[in-house]
Amino acid sequence: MKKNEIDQLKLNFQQYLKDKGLACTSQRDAIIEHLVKETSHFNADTFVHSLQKKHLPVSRATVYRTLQHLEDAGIIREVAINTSQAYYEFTGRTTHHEHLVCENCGTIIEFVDDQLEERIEQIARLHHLSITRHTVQISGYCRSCHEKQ
Amino acid sequence: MKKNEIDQLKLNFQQYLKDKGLACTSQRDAIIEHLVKETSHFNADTFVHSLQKKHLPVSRATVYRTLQHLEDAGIIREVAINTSQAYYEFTGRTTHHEHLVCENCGTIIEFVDDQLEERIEQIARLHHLSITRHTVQISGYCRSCHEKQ
DNA sequence: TTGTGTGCAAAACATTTGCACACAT
DNA sequence: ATGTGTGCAAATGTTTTGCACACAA
Repeated sequence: MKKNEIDQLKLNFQQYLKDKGLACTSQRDAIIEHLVKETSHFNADTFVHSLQKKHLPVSRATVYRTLQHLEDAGIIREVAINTSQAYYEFTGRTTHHEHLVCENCGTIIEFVDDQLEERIEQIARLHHLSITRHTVQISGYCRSCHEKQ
Repeated sequence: MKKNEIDQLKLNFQQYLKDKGLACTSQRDAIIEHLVKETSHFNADTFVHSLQKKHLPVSRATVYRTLQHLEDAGIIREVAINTSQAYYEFTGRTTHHEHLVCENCGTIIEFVDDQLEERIEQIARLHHLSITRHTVQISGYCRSCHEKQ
């Protein structure tokens, strides 16, 4: 991600905070700064750990609270990879996509498929649902895990 | 669901238990018996409550443990409707289907779409994933909730 | 009888919240 | 200065687990 894109993203979030009458704090800054350097998928726990590793002291509670704001702002979204923990992904980096998850090694492969997307919209229309979001997750064994068995 | 189908389902589960060297207890019997009379979607908590309402005394711990067995046996499956609680649905009743969920009233509409299913299988093949399962969830506002706003 | 299941209460997790103090506006 | 944010620890909600007793094989 280019520097000007990062800056743009930070501005977006700052604008969101301002619009909502929320403050722009050093912790929120550290979180959004850190976000773009993270892997594409993370949960609250891995996020807290990676912040601590970089000596950015942000409490767990603040991470949870800020993750909520980032989701509201549309900068991250929750994806149903794991049911016991909330998984997030950064949406700023790419266009909308879906996931293939290997049940053995946990690898996540992202994909984009126009035909699939279009069919989903058709289905929503057919059932008179005013669609706001959707998720597709395909689970199985990736090539190398499949060969090992 | 017809009586002989219910009996068949119970036999399936009993066979599964036997194969695994597990015991067939009155609690497990009560749970599977109750399952077919439940609404199509439920979670551990609603399940415990509805058992208690029918004066079937099964502890919460046993419900959790048995739900796990039922999932292993393929009689129920976990669906990612709600992230903070595990949601299950009974698979014996219908063929494979996906979900439309109203974000406002929580209504769940099930649908089957061959075109969508086929595309998902193609995508898995394309990425060399040996597919074991998949979920599609479309969220938005149902017709009546959309009109109210 | 021998092993597995059950219920209870406690533990384990993930997440949220109340409160006193700190900081952004 | 005023209101919002933060960190801490405690509370919450869901699910899992250790243990003593009960039941199925």
